[in-house]
Amino acid sequence: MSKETPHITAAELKIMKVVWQLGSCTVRQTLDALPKDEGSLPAYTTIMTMMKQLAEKGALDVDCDRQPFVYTAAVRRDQVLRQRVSQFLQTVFDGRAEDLVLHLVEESDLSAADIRRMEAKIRRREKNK
Amino acid sequence: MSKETPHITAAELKIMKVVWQLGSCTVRQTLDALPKDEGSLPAYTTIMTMMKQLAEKGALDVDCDRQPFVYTAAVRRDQVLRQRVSQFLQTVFDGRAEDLVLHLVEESDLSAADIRRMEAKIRRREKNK
DNA sequence: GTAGGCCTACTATAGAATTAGTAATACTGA
DNA sequence: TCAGTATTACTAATTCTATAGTAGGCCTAC
Repeated sequence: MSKETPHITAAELKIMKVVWQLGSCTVRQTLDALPKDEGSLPAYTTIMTMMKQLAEKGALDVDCDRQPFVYTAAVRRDQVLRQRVSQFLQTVFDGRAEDLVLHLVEESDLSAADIRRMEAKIRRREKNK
Repeated sequence: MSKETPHITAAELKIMKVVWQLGSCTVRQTLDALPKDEGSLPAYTTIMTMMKQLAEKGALDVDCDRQPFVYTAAVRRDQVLRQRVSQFLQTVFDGRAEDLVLHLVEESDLSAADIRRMEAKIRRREKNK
């Protein structure tokens, strides 16, 4: 029975990204490392609340013996990404990954050259198997 | 000044999909056409509320002269998809479409063959330009 | 040892999203 | 015309999300 990946919201994901990057960190460190787009950063207590919630739902581990508390990721990055991608794929493209990629190409998020480059990368990886 | 695509939530998107597919429809028709995953369908009045909200925010047009009201899409499918994809891309992959595709391949949502097939499709399309 | 500052726990709030009940109205068939 | 059904408008409850204030504890520098 594999443990379920808890549901991570968009705001929570921002925090998880920092934790994954830093390995382990305090609330203060997380706040400092948070990318400040549009200038507006959340308050210290906001981050704290969210990190506590993430810990409650099992996405973060907390070491309460240290002061201040030290948080580490309890779920792997690729697991969370997979969950979010597959959910998105389901709601928007009815699960068809090809449709998503075609959309990316059509909307010029990806060029034909990008695709070619990726294909090469994949072939290389398969060879190494 | 192009009109902004209104923000469409996940539940609303399910409805929009039906409307795009049927072209124009009543609440009853929408409910009937809604895919019933996990057996639980929302109530008639729930659909009605959401379609009214979609009309209010400009995603649907309503013909109130007919009884029952007939709804048609007021925003294009690809516009809405683009908005949702780009938002998703931003929050999960920091806007990097390549990372998303690589993820899809790594998680076996896409095979190398899929990529090749897509590349061919793109090349064909480019030739037709 | 105490004043100031950092940190945590607890609590609150505002807004969005989802769902649906109820009352009133319109339509249809007998 | 009248009963029954379908539809709409209005309203509401609930849950989730995001944000943050406040009180109190503990450490540190003087």
